[in-house]
Amino acid sequence: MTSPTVRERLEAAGIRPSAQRLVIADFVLHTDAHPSADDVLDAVRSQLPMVSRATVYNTLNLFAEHGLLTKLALTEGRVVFDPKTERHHHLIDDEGRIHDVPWGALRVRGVGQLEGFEVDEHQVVLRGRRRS
Amino acid sequence: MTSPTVRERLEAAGIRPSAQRLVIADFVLHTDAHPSADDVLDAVRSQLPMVSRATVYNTLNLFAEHGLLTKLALTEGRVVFDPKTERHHHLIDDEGRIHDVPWGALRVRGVGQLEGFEVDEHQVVLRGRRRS
DNA sequence: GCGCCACTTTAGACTTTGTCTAAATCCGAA
DNA sequence: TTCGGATTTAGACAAAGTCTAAAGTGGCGC
Repeated sequence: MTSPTVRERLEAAGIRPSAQRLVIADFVLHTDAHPSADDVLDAVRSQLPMVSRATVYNTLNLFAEHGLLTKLALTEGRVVFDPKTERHHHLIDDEGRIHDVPWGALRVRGVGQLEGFEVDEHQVVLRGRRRS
Repeated sequence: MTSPTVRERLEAAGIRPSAQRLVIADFVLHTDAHPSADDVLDAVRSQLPMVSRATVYNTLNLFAEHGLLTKLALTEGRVVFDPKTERHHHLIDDEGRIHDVPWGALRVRGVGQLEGFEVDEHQVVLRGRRRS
């Protein structure tokens, strides 16, 4: 049981694996960074120079709708995509870089008892810096 | 000991209380909503029609730098300002509205023990809906 | 009170991020 | 091979925010 290829993951999600989508998926599903759409555009154009902005934006949104990616708005003016879809927290460092924080590293209590609200999901957003 | 006026709060923060700044502060420091810069612009123009976009943006950023406001990027494409500067959490409901969640309503553990990072601040961001 | 000078405001140009549209292209099924 | 729906493209458009140059304002020393 080897891990599924990018093509298989698209097909499993019901997405037709066009050449553009495969190149985009190859990059964005394998990164540990949290790239913006324009970061993805730059990366993808080095492989496939004629790809258009609209295709990258459409494709990233399509992937997000199908659960292959999460769209995150954590910092001002910068929407990024995260291929790690299991739940986790995020830390934004002093240079604006986003780091994943494992779900188990923090414990949040009281979410179920919140007055007046039904909560679907939650995460902790931390600000800080790398420890030297 | 009455609570300080808006003018006094600006002066205490070292901000010269111009007419525009007083009108902006009057609105944004007294709202329970989480207005965007353009929401503030609309509100302020009903009092002072000639105020420019640049002034509102500059003033909100100035207030944020001086700690009178917090600038929040919680949802895609929408930066908002929050006059409640003591720490608290946020819940985004299914219509995109932002609600304050009191600090004491949730407890987060493990922040101090986070490997590799020095954390300055944190908050929980929740998604959900009003309970009927 | 007067004038200077730094601070503030203004309008509009510009930039960045993202969406929309219409035409061209691709590709699987018959 | 041909057709038709899905996909991609370039560029126009839109929204959010910043920058610039010029004009306005107001506190302070005289």
